[in-house]
Amino acid sequence: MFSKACEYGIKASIYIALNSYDGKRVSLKEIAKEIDSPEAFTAKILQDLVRSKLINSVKGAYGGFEIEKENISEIQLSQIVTAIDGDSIYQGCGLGLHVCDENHPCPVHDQFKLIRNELKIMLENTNLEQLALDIKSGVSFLKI
Amino acid sequence: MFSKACEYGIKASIYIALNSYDGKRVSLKEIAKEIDSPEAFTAKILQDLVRSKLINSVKGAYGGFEIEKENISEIQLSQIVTAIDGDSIYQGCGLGLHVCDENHPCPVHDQFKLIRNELKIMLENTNLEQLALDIKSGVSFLKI
DNA sequence: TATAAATAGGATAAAATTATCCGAAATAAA
DNA sequence: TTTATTTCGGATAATTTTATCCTATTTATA
Repeated sequence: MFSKACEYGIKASIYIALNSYDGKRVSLKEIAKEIDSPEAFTAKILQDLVRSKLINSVKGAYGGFEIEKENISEIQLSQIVTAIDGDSIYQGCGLGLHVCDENHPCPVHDQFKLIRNELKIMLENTNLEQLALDIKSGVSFLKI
Repeated sequence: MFSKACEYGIKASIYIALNSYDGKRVSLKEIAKEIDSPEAFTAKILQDLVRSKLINSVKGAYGGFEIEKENISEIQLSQIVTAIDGDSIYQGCGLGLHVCDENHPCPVHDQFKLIRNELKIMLENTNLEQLALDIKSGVSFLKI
């Protein structure tokens, strides 16, 4: 459903959020280890998230990544996905037609619209706080 | 959402179904033209569908692809997708965890399960006949 | 039987995605 | 001020997906 880049981006964001609650800044190295992702590739993705201002980075010794506490509950999955994969998940025809709308729909237009909309609602209504709290309480996991 | 291969496969199947109703066998060349897909790549995908016995092929002059009329309403989108992309759409963790189940869920496990299930139901309840009839009546389109 | 038209399938190429490497820049602390 | 640490960013490599090419095989028809 999502690209690898997006999977890593979501997991990294959750891990950063989790630590930001404790005022802890985390390094790329630690993130990659904890979410079991390739370090250099994860760095690229984190750069995207920084550029989109979803997370903050601090260079130099004792630097790393963090998210302002008050923002954690405001960051939706949709924002992370869009920052990394763009809005290809939302828009675009399910069968790849250049034009696909109500006036000129592809054969699965209506069916896809429903699913897409569900996905959109889900991504727009799931925030980092919810996900981080489940990790903290041991209800869900970031690796294996 | 789907791979290009899958998009071409679905559109090709619809076009073949459409013609099979009229007892017309269609060639790869014609299919690729009508669904606006690369010919050689489409050939590979049709081979998959033939191997999965979803469509029939006839070699030689006046050969081509066809679907037995009585099967058209029995072929679900899910079968086409599975034949081409495998069941990666259904199974597998949304965040790429190796293990992701009720006992060891990823952070978005519950949210994804819902969407996945909707998608599954949609694919299992949409058959080629429905899609072909909409093309025939001019309600939906296979290209542009 | 010869020919032309098709699919089948192996080999290869192009493009996109995923992943790695390395030097530059920034920064905290010794 | 020097050093160690860390992100940034450009270049490159590996892998996967998408796409093409070419030959073999099959088959209807002249």
